[in-house]
Amino acid sequence: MSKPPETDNRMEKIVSLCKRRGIIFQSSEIYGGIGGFWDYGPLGAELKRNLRDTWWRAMTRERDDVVGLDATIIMHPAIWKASGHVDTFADLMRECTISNKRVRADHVEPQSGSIMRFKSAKAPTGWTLDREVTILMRQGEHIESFRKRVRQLIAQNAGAAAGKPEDIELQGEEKIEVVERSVDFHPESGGLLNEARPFNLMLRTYVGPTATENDIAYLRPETAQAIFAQFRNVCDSSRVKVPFGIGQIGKAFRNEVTPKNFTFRSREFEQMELEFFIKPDEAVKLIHGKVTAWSEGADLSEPKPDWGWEMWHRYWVAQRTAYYASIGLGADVLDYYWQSRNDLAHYARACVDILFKFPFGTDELEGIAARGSFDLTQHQNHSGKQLEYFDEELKAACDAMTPEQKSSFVAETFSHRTTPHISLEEITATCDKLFKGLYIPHVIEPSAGLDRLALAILANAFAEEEVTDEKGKSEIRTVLRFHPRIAPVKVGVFPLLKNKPELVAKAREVVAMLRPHMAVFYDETGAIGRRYRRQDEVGTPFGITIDFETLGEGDGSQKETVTLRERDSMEQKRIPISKLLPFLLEKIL
RNA sequence: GCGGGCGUAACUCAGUUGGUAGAGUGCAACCUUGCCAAGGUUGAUGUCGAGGGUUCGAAUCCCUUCGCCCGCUCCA
Repeated sequence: MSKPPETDNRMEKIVSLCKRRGIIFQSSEIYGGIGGFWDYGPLGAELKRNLRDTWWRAMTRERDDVVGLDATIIMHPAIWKASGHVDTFADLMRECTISNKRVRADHVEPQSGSIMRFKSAKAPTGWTLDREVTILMRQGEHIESFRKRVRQLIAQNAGAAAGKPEDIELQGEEKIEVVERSVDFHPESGGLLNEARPFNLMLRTYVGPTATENDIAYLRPETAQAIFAQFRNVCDSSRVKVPFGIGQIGKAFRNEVTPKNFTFRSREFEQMELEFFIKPDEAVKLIHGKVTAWSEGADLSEPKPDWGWEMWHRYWVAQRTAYYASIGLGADVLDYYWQSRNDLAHYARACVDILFKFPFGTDELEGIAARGSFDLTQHQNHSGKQLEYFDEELKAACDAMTPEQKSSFVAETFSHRTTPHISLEEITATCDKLFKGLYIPHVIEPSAGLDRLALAILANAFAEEEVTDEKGKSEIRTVLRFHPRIAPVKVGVFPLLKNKPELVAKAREVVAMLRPHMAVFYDETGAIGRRYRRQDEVGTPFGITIDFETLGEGDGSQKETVTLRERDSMEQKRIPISKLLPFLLEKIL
């Protein structure tokens, strides 16, 4: 998140358009809605389906090194223990009793100072605070500046009712005791923290009708873990060879504290995730004698056998960028955030966020993480099942090595270790596995949000432009400039007038011809200009109008031709009906 | 969860000191040999977010609740 929000109400207009034209509705609206859940209407469902298809095509069908998976939303709860979600998604949180700000219980910095208590507070506005306030006066903090700080803090949280901070009168000040390195006070406000309580971001449910504690299960907070859990089965059944990937699209659920920005942060959302498994760098080294590392300007167009994880990571960033370009999100609207060492989760080696410039700020569309072998290792340890991959090529390479070469490899691996506390024994064990052709693959994880993508596509497509007609009257044209490939409706077909049966019949013929190949919308009501604009508003890229020339009127030279109108330029041209299908198919595939 | 703002037709919004709803757009039907929200005629639509209270009477006042938007811990 960065960039100041735009001053115009672009986002509101998009939300309004989405509702009015059946793209996105609030879930359960007739019952007052439910926070963080959104439905896709007729056009939104088409849009989302198109997006989902482009991902699936680009990531699985058009590649020979990626296969698909479609796993359940509810899985064995142990999966979430192994993945770390039970622990990291169920942090103990404590709240400041004054500011209500939350902190993770294990993230409270110890502080020293005097515990102060105020019995109550009141303001000239008539506002009163009738409860005790306990707050830490930090070591070295001047009593007056401390009181000023307390007033400000109280005023901030009382809202407008309390008036100006300096007018607040603190009552019954009392010094309780002096404490050293206490973790009971909020790091910023200094206010007393309440009891720690669990804060679970995973949605729970019960499997089985008894619904006891033993039946607790979770709705998956990400689709990725199923891929790791089924890694063995995919390997055993699909004749895949590392490097290869498993892709999956599906729903995921998170009990977000603050759903916001329309569909951007929802509690139920859809992910498109790829886990791309690669050989550990050590295996690459053993096979090829070297590992190609990333350098500026490296050729990422075709994967090479001697690539190390860094190259693969960069490769996927490039692939995903090309994907976004193919559906209309170019370099001008995207941004990248390379996480620093400090941002990274302990198991991640690198992570890049691909960001989109939303009207409410630049925010994440996709994260591409290099996760090492963390996940598979975790599942191997927790499940007790072997998740190592047997690499024939590696085995053959190692069989050709002398014992001396092997021991010098171990020594070299140890001296170049990236994990500081790892022992020589552990390194030796791992290397012995490698010499037998065994390793746990490392993984590159491009993980994208489908709903976020849909929102980005909408925000990117939304345009209001001023058009001036021949009479010099100007007005606003609302248009969604979807790439034809992902537009919910590809073409609108219109008889110029609906009270002429010949025109209607011909238009119906054109619809029947196109319908098996694409989403077509037929409209005969109102004036032709209105029908064009209606389609502009939902992003239909082409409009076809059947007129009397189509039927052979006039000099007959335009028989069997129609007007083809292009959404963005609003230009019209005459095209034979027989050429419509090839023309349109070329644009939308 | 806390603070601030908001909730009236499909959408955008009016609605006076309490007297049971209005505009524009859109939508529907018909007319029109004509291509950029064209023109004409006709028409439909609201538990005033929900529940409760005060009152002879509530969109309007009070309480509760739900949702949305903006700020605090989130990373698809």
